[in-house]
Amino acid sequence: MNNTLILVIEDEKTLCENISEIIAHYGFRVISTPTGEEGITIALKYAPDIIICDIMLPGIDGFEVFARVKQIPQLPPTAFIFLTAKSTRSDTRIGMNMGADDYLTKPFTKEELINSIRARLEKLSKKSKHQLEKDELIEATLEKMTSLTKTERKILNAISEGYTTPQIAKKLFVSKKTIENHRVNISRKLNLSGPNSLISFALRLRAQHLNNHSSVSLTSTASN
Amino acid sequence: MNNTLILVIEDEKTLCENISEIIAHYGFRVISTPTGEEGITIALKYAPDIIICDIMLPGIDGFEVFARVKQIPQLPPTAFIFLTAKSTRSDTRIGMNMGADDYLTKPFTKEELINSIRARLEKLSKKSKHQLEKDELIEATLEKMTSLTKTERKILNAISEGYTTPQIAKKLFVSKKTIENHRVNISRKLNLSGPNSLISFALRLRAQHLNNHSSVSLTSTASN
DNA sequence: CATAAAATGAGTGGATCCACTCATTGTAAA
DNA sequence: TTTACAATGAGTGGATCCACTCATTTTATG
Repeated sequence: MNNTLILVIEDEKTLCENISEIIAHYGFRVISTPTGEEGITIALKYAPDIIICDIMLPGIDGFEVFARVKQIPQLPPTAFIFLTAKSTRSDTRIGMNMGADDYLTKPFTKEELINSIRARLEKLSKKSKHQLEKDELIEATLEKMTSLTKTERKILNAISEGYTTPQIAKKLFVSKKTIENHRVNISRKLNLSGPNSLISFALRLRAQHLNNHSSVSLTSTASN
Repeated sequence: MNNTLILVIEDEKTLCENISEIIAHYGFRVISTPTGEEGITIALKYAPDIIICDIMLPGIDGFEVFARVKQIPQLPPTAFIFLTAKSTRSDTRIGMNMGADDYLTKPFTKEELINSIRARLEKLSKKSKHQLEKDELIEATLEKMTSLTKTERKILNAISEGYTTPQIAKKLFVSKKTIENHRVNISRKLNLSGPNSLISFALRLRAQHLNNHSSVSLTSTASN
């Protein structure tokens, strides 16, 4: 049993029913509508995983439906499969170039339909796994922050306040080289790499501190 | 020139050369090989953004190449475009059902090829819903405060997301030099100066949008 | 005291950012 | 059509950041 929801936008009544039956038979939830306008409304309300949409529709056409749905930022990643009677080349190219995920030319078998759906669901689930991995990495780095020494925390704090390496060196009466070494050590401990990654991290850290407590506690004996 | 790398696997020599030329002409880096075995080796080594692969190949066929490449967990998300001479339905269906991203039937025009490539690159770089919401908010305020042009706002927004110059260049299909020039123009218009002042400004701008309460100062840390 | 950790600083090299100049192309407006 | 601006991109140079290595001194801590 799965929670996958599929939206079918198709104005030919019998075809629409056939498609819906096939989808339901394979255990997916399904909603259908004959018009693009209503399809967009439903997409907004129910956030389907897949939208199967005919090109030729009364009112706005399939391309327009696709374009509008893709502009909705609230929607999670949604696979878009076009249906069309014309198997003309230009039609398929237009759809795919807009960023569609697949294209079925009528008539198609139920195997072709269901295999296309399954293939797109496979791809959707892969992407979400990548995102999860990234989240875990971020949390792991935050834990390693405790390994920073006193001076390193002081420098990280200075970075978050917008000071550059030579400015920090002047403030702490040490050489630029020392600050650079500390920055490298900090980056290493936080598993950061790439230009600006450290200042980027420091500024986010500061933003968090400004949210949670109204005073930043990283400043220790930063005399001048 | 941008950093997008495209791998072409095609055994017909003239076709392979034509494709490579077209790709290179549009500023993408390209590697080509006539065999699937070598294609897999290259994919492992260079992690291309897109693989364009004929179905009919000496030795292992395009489907097999796709299956093996997708099993490599080390590779970042890679778009896969199939080429086929037969425009038979079964061939295209097999490819798409395996999880391919697009297919082109021979013969195709250079526009069809390059549009397919760009559409897949667009999808690869698509972002999550939350980020898109923030993007629009930030763009809206930037539009109010500004002499910044459309492209400049887009770039400033990308900077706030942590993208570096070469990454932005790749995303927008332009050269690093262009992005650098835009950064200078943006800094000039915002009266910024000094290293990291721009990324610092961009991140503070973003932070302000994250916490919508008080009017946080947009000061630009331009001491010297 | 001896050892380990922290802090300091130099050297080298590569990548990126910043700041100019100059040129070409495309486009929108006068 | 001409003008102005936007966008693109090459070239040059300097400052900074990032990533290694190596060495010396200071400061805990056992």
